[in-house]
Amino acid sequence: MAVTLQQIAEVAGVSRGTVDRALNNRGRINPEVADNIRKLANKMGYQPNRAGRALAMSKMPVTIGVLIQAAKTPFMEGVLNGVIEAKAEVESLGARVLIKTINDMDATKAIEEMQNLKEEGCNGLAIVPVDDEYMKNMIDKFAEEDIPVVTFNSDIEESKRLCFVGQDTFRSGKVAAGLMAEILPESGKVLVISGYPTIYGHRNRTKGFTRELKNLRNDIKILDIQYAFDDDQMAEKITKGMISEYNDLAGIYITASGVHGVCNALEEQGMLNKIKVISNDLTEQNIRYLEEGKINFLIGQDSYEQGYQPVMLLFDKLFDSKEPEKEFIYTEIVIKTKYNLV
Amino acid sequence: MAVTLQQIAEVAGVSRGTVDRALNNRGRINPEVADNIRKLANKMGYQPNRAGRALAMSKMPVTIGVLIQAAKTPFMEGVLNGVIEAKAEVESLGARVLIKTINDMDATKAIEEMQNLKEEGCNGLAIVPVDDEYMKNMIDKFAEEDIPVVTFNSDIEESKRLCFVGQDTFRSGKVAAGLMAEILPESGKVLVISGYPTIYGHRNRTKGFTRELKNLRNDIKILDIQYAFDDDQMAEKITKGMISEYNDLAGIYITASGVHGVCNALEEQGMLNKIKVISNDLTEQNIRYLEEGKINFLIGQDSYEQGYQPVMLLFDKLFDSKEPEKEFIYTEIVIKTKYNLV
DNA sequence: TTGAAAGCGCTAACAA
DNA sequence: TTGTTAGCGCTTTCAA
Repeated sequence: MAVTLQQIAEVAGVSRGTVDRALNNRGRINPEVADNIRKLANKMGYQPNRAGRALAMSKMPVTIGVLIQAAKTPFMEGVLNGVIEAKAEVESLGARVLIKTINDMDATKAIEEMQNLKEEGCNGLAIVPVDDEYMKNMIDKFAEEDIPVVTFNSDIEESKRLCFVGQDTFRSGKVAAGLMAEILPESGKVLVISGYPTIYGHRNRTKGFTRELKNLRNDIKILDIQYAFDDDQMAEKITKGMISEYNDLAGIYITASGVHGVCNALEEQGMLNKIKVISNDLTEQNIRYLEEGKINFLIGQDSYEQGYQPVMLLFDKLFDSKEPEKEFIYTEIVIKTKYNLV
Repeated sequence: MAVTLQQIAEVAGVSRGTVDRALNNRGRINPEVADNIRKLANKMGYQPNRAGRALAMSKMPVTIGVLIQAAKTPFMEGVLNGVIEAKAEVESLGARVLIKTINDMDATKAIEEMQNLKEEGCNGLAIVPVDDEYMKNMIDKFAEEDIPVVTFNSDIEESKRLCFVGQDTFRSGKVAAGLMAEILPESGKVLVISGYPTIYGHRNRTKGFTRELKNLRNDIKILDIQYAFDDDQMAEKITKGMISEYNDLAGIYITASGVHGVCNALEEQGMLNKIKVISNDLTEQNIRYLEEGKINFLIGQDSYEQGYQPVMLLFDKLFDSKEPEKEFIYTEIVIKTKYNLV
């Protein structure tokens, strides 16, 4: 049987309340006594009982707010599933989780919702932030009021957020390079289609990819890095242009959206299966193209974990005063072919 | 605030005890009353509070036994980490988890330990079974005594185990085939080195691989399926033989152990990086070869989940009377290159 | 067949 | 600065 507060109290010759004050740094206690009790608890191997704590705290429950884009993509659904699972888990321990979805993710709206969540009693927040000065200030303000904020999926590094949960995009670019190096024929030419030059993740993937590919295969030439601004028509146009210009184009790496456009171009020009395609993100559309064999690999992020972890990290902090182990919590980079989907 | 037993009792005009008896099928209650209470609870959206239940049950805690090989492989360490994490989680709710490691996994010893675990008060067991008639009988006997048994990593399908947690080995073979098809040059020849013809998983991987590869590439020829009986020297000999016989050997798929032997052979004959190698299992040695670029892909099973899930499934069953959703709970099949390790 | 009450480990409010 | 006590939701035992 596990050690209880009561047992420690008996050994220490004090009351349960005193032990509680000592172990939870509640103050109003003689520092020496507190110190002794902490040492004793340690020696006795005390582990707080979550059930007891949960029950006692149910009068003022831990409340966690989640702010998330409403976008109905499979990625967002995965995130939402993770959030919902975490919600069920912490709610069975008496906590509350408020989920707010937002349609258009502009900073003003997001900040407004953060404020709302606070007013609804949240002691901690998990958000997908917009890269914006006001947002950063808001996060800092919350942090100063002892309301920890976890960013996930995208990050504001300079802010006082508790931690970030998401993908290591540079590494994800390197993973793509590794795969490209495996499947590209001798002296093949490669095209990179990225999203926005202003988006950190897109830039980072591009960088990781190009650096590592040059490392791995010096017979390969990266023809160009083009930005399609997440627009399929643009991606299609770029692809068509490159195919006609270079008849030895052998591989395309897409850092963001654009698979649909690229595949259209390949299909029209009869180059499907001749040009290797590696892309990011397990969107429904991308998965379909992978299943149909029109693209070769997808690199994904663990959407479920990106929803589950932030809630759990906040709960551990608010319920058990347990800090996250790292500032950057990178989710697994998964390689998907048509065979290991789901 | 969530609905409580007490609230239901008040609405139903009965006592808390009666509601408890109704909702948990404890008998000693008028069936009609029980029925009404169940309907009412449903309507009110009652969800039992884990903390309350945990506390009340701490006098006769749920006890879960785990029987596991002592082998110090990274896979087994991953499994053990999963078990330990699950243990911490359920113990903080008052349950107990007894972990027994076994050195040589013979059936007699394993059965003896199962008996011991039962005598130590286990209400449920998670085991890596040996394919053995006595083992099967033991599992069935436990099941009949209402002690659910979850098999993991390996399975005895015909037994009365609650469910199985592990890899879909046939599918894992297909994943390897998909990768081989991507990286193999035109008309390349392929060799399969398997472990034991008697081990279900090895046979299944071989089958999945050969079938799918024939599907995908009819220019490729599978030269042979050889069994190395998890012996590196044997694998080395086989590889050397095949290299001298076929100068167009282009790929090797290893279903079980043997990477070390194969790489030795390749190195000696100057064929490293010329012949593609795909293998299974994220063992320390395999990972090293992957990092060194001597093999191309590793296909892994999620060892952590294989330890975590069985304990949690048993806990949900014993604590919440929640049945597992499926009989076969397949863990993710992960594709690893040197870039997405860890 | 039902009700009443004790108690699980913990926190918080109050008393000393 | 410390002790005492009520009570969180539930299971179980005992009494009716």
